[in-house]
Amino acid sequence: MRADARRNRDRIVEIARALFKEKGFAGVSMDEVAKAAGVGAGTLYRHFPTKEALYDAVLEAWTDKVKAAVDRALGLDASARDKLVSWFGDYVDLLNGHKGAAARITLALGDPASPFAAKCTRYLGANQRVIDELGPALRPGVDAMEISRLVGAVAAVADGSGLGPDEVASMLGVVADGLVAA
Amino acid sequence: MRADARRNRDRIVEIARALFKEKGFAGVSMDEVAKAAGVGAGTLYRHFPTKEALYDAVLEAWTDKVKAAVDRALGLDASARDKLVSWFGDYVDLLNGHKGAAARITLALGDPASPFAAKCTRYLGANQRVIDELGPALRPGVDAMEISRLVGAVAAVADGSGLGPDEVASMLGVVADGLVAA
DNA sequence: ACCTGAACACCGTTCAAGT
DNA sequence: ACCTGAACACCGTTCAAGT
Repeated sequence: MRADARRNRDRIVEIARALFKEKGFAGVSMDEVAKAAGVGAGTLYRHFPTKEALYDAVLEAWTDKVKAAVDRALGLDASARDKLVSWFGDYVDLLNGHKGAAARITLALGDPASPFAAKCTRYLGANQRVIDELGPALRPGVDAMEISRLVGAVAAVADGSGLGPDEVASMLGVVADGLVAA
Repeated sequence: MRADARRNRDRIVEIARALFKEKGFAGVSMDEVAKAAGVGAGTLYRHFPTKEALYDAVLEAWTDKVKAAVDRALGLDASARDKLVSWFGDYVDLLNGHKGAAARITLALGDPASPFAAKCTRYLGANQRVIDELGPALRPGVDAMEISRLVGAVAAVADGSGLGPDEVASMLGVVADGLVAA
């Protein structure tokens, strides 16, 4: 990759991140990103084949934060239920302020062709670790996909309806209780 | 309303229902509806100010079905948990085959200006009835809005990801267990 | 009153032409 | 190789002109 192309790519991601953060996925047009980054539309699409692929690049840091959140929660001196609530809450917070991200990632969970496929794998892996560690405390038969979808569903509604921390915590409490129930 | 206008309105809703059912909300354009109904775009918009308002009219029967489903579930000779699962399952089924409806109604739950506001009121009312009847069996402090959002969130993910009945039932079981947990 | 359909505004994406 | 920006295809919505 040529140095000027690399510079363009980096600037695009940086500027797009600020715009998406401010206005959400649907509130930013590709033309707007191109203009703000000082490149032509073609250059934007040369680096990112779709708007969702650009969004995926913008959410890059997300992956590391997911891992850190599970580690922290599993290390807590607390009940399985409270560990779940802590991790779920951190996950929803991670998506907080990225309007449109939660629904997109959640709906991509079963789709290997999605631009978010790598993120989905990480997220599923995180919930698999939870299952491996909390094993017997959880309801039998529950799998990582189901937990990922349940928490992702709550995150998507919280995002779309602009719910406050208390409302989110309460919904996640219900899900966590349901997951530890026999 | 003039007779010809009434006829036009009815035909539009009928044809739109078939198209939305077949292709989902996003898969049908307003031009397509107008053409299929044999009217100009202006006529379509005279009867329905937005695409969502048209969708709301298409989902008219929904309201009665919601009431019937709660009645049936509450009349069951079963535990509170199983009544919840029955009603939630019926609700998700109601939206099944209307791609895009679940997410729209769920996100409209807090918004009185939404075209779906009347449906939201009915849905919230249905869950309020559930709370009134099952009262002490449910977790303290839970309200109709929270239940509506939780079940709506599951419905939206089920719709968006094309989940099967078993996957949906399992997720609803988690939510129901969480709602009856102390 | 009600209808028509061309037109507007916007947006994701492509591509011929340039350097 | 990489870039530009006009152009394409599509879509929700509006509005001047008709009956």
